[in-house]
Amino acid sequence: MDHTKLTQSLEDYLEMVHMLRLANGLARVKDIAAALGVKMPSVAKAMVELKKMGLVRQEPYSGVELTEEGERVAAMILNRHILLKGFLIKLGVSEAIADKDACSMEHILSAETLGKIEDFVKPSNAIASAKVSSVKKLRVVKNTK
Amino acid sequence: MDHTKLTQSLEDYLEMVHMLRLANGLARVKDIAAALGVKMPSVAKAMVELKKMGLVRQEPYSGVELTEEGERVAAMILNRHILLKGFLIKLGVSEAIADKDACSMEHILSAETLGKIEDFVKPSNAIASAKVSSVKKLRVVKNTK
DNA sequence: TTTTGTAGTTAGATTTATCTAACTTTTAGT
DNA sequence: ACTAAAAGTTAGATAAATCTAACTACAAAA
Repeated sequence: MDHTKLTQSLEDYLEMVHMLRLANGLARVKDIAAALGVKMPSVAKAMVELKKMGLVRQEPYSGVELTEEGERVAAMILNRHILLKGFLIKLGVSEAIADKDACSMEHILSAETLGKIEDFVKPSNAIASAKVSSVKKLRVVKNTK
Repeated sequence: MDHTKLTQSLEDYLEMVHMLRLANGLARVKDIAAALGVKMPSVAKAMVELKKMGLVRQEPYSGVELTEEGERVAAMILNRHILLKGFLIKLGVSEAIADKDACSMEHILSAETLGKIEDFVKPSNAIASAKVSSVKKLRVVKNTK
């Protein structure tokens, strides 16, 4: 809807809302903050921006929800995350580090590179099943940064 | 010497000084700016910081040089860049995009991931020769961002 | 039902990185 | 040697992302 481009930081917040809703059904400000390793006011400010862009919805003093557009964008980011994490694990990186580094990489790589990584991961591991199993295993933990 | 940690941006400036000196023998403010796609005052401010940290030296109104410590740090960053670029090319990414994405990745990846990438690249391509040939081919071009 | 603690918000400060505009120094052409 | 253009610098503005402190709303327990 609104094409104002997301910053890396806003992408992280949006993705985390999505992850928390998949994991817990509810994305509370406090949990978003804990999971990203920031304080609650930072989350509040980010939510103001995401609301302006029409990506999230929130009744005052309650949990955060995604709009349809927000869902679409968040899913894209999460899929990138899952792809990259799987890729790193395939290279032999430990799960925790793969998760952390995937989180950094997901905002900066060009479409071309993402495509090549997909080609690399694909052959031995059908995409659809990888996505599903990764989402199932979603576990959101506190980020110690 | 001074262990104030470098930001991503300062790492980019430091690395570019090093690249320009390898490529041209001289790192001028104007060329650093052009290569990184920023304006000259941004370079000037960054150089003030890098001087404070003891990583670069500069006579007023002239080119930028690296201190011994700066050389050491810049070489580390550049080696990461070269490793990552080679890695991406091995995955089938085009040279220009590999260069650009390596530039983003070099600041964010954990030691563990870098190690695994090195393992992946190494077998078919001895490290020393890769470094040398990449440095030789160094060509610094304007960044269009 | 009043109180108390937890969750959420708002305001304002700080840091980093960028820019433009205006100024200074150096270099090169005449 | 003088002047004009190019390169470098300084000052001040802006934007993004964070923080702390102080305030508001809600929910649960007494």
